[in-house]
Amino acid sequence: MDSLEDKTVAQLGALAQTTRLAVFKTLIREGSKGMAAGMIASTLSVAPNTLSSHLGILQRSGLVKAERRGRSVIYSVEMDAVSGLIDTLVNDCCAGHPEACAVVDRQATPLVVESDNAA
Amino acid sequence: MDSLEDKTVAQLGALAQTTRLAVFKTLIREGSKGMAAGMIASTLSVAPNTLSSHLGILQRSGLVKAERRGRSVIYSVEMDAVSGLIDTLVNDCCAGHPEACAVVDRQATPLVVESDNAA
DNA sequence: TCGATACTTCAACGATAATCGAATTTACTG
DNA sequence: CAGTAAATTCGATTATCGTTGAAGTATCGA
Repeated sequence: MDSLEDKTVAQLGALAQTTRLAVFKTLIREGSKGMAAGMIASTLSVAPNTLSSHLGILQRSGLVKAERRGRSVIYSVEMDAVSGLIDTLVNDCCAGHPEACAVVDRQATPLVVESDNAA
Repeated sequence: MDSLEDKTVAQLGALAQTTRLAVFKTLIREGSKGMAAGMIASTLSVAPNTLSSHLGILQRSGLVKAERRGRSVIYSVEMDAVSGLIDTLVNDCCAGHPEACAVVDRQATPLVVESDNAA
């Protein structure tokens, strides 16, 4: 019945850990193209099995999704879920006090969008 | 040196627990007026000592501040910190992919703005 | 099919986290 | 000062988390 709160707690918890937050940031930068588990592991210097556990937590929270591609498993961020989480936070935050939250800029300041997507 | 990430992790962790998220929501609704620890405890049916531990975690994360008032200790949300956290999330989220985050509405849908701030 | 490669799962461990009862601190009141 | 009210701190207990080494599951190429 109180499923939204549980989900919110799970998603916040998924991000509330150094390694997982780093994974999340890494995946965000890769966008919809995503990144293979092994690639994430070597990028962040995390043991594959440890990472797998973290990826599982992120995935179960709904913030990240996995897709098998050959021998690799490609992970990518579920953007809708991220938006939903931020939305929940902002709405709780602003409940009854909209002016207090007007601070949020959301100007995105895109960091060095290189010709990353060499498609 | 990587103090922002540590702070972010701490703040996410502070909110990533059922009781603490409930405390946070309760305090948000009270706005700058805040709420005494005992009042929070009875409102949420949490033991005073347990709550005290949770409040400490919220406070140490910077999301909440405490102020002694007579025998009571009044807790209230540190709005700047909340904005900062959301800002961090949004910026990470949108890094390199601004369009992906345009979903966030931020229309705040103010719930029952009573004459709360009787200043 | 055999042998890599890419991940995940399992069992076990040490470290934290959440909660409780009891004791303690701080502040007001008679 | 004694007594009470409001919170916090302490010690102990149980549960969950993060990590590791070893074993297991897919997938591909020779």
